[in-house]
Amino acid sequence: MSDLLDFLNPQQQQAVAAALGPTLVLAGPGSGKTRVLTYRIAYLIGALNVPAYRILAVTFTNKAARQMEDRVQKLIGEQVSGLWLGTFHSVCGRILRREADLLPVNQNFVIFDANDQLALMKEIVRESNLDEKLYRPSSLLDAISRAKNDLIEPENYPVRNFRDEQVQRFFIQYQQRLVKNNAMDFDDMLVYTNRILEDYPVVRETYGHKFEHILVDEFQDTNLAQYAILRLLAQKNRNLYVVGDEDQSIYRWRGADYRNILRFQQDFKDAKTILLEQNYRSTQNILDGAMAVIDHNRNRTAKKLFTDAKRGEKINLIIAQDDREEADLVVSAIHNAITHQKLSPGSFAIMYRTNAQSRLLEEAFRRVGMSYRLVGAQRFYGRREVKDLIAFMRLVYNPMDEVSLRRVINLPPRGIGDKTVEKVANLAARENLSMGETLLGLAAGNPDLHEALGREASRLAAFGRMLRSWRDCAEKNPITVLFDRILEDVGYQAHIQDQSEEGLDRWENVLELRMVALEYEEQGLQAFLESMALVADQDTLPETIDAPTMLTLHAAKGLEFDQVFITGLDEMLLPHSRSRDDEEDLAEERRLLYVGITRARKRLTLTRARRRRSPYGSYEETIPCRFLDDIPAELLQGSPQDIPGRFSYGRDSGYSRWETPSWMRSAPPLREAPKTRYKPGMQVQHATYGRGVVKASKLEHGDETVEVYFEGFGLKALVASLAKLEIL
DNA sequence: GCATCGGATTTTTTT
DNA sequence: AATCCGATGC
Repeated sequence: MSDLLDFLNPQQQQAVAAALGPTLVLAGPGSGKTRVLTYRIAYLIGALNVPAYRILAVTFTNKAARQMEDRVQKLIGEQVSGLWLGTFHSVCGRILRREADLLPVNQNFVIFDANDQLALMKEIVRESNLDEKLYRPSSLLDAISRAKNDLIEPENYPVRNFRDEQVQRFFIQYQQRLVKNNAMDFDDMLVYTNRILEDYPVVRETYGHKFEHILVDEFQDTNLAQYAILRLLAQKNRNLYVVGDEDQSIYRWRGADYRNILRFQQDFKDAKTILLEQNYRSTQNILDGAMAVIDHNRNRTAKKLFTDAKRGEKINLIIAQDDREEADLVVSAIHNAITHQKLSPGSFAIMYRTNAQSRLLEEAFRRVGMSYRLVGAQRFYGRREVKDLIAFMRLVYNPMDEVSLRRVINLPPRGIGDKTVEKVANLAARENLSMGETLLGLAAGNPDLHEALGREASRLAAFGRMLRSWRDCAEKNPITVLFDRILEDVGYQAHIQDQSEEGLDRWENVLELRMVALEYEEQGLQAFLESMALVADQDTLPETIDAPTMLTLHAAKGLEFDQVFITGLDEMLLPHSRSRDDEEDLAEERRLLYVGITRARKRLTLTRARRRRSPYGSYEETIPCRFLDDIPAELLQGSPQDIPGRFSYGRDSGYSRWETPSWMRSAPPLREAPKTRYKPGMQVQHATYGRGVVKASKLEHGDETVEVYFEGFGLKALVASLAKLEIL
């Protein structure tokens, strides 16, 4: 086990073999942060003979957790069992299930995701008879989430004006309703865990004793609630080992507070601090560029990153005429590099600020017929049919879940409309039951309930019986049996496969979900539902296909690629329009770019577009991202004569002379431009506008856009496939 | 109760 | 552009 340390540099060794007690590892990007953490765990187990079950390791994503588990496994060589390793939320979930007796919900509680939260809040707002425009459910939830992350209880919600008063009222009601649903939201998982640790010394003692060692990754992205939990757990043994980098703090909007690093140093005065500054990832040029960007942020402990790596290639800069060209250039550059330089497709990553930006890239990839991996965005778990089925199963697991019940009670339509549902809700409230229990009671033949519901009773009872039979089924059978039963009983396939081609897609999603369920045969319904709630799809990415990866800058944290493209380096996108007014937000945008740049090992390409299609409306001129100005010109290549100071005062006249980097040269045409059906000068006939003359026609988004001048209507832009233009 | 149509409306990042 | 909501008509 002593040779464990042989593979590490002196700084890393020092970190891995640090004496017990509170320890803070400040690690720059690419300095082997994850490595240190995994080796530390292996060191504790292997060298110090700490039993694995006495260790708790917390990561930021499920994916990181899995990676770490794998690596520890490999280091130790034998099966590590009993080690608690997971995200804050999954760890809290585990504790809360065990200690459910102490909670206002029972052990079968479900976790409400963002959609469930919104559905519930909408209902509450509607019931309040207050203006839904003034009290937007999403902004209420936002305020509530912020409060929870700061461990503010509803009763203590700071009230400064009338609106706050209302928000507080909603906060209180929202919590009550969650309890009624036997549910909690993401933030509650932290809040409840903190509360039971705080309120019950026995619990604190139990877990404090159990977790002799606590290790935390991405510590800069913890929020106050998470920090409080850590502090309580570590109170006893004080072996809190945290790893972080304030320069990579990018989740402020979610309540993360990098000042937890300072809190840690204050609360644990004897904490050792270890700096990891040697970068093993990037070339010197990339590193220089990254540092140039981040050095502009104040309030940071300056780290001097260094590397033994070569200077490497300069940072490439691509300026496209518009966003579509930007996507094409990126894709063709990748295509070239793969075909001419024989680089592996999997070594490429394209990053962007917002998920919406992936669309044009996807189209560009499809145009050249290349496959790609898309992280996040089109969330599999966000698809309607997937959510439907999960709602069914959640209802089976927890009949008190009213949000799910409302979702599925009339799905597919079975004659139970809004009115009937409200009737059930009222009856349930009167009887002091949940709606689900009411239906189950009805199915059991309770005559009072039957009478109260009158005409609709039979249909409702039928649903109740179905629910009851599913519950029986779930008790005795694996999940997939339940899954199939539900599909069968409600005729779900027929429902989604009605007529369209889209139906086939949907059915495939259903089958895909079934495959996921299959993996939980052993662990059961609870584990399945919990993972559905806590596991984002970016964790479930198949890593098997060798293709370029597209992902947001946020999702890129913790990853690395040989070839990185960062697109959309324009104001409004990066920094994002919503972050431009607040200095702290702006600093975070800068860190975001820093994170992106430091993902690159060998080659970094930054791109922007002169014009961009705005959320709605036509093209708009863009302004170059202000952070570009901070990268010294000598680190850049691409359009040299334009580089110094050009970004802020773009004097380009729509024409740029590039010194194209060699690896980008000889781009094959992406495809021969398909011919447009309509030509300038053609006479056409339109149903509404009548006769007109084609002025221009171009291909866009795989479709033809025709500009036609109509007598009396002027110039109109029409989509050829929709407009039913007749050529005369 | 249900389906369809038209109008309005939009959050950036995610456990 | 895409989705969601409400109103309308069946």
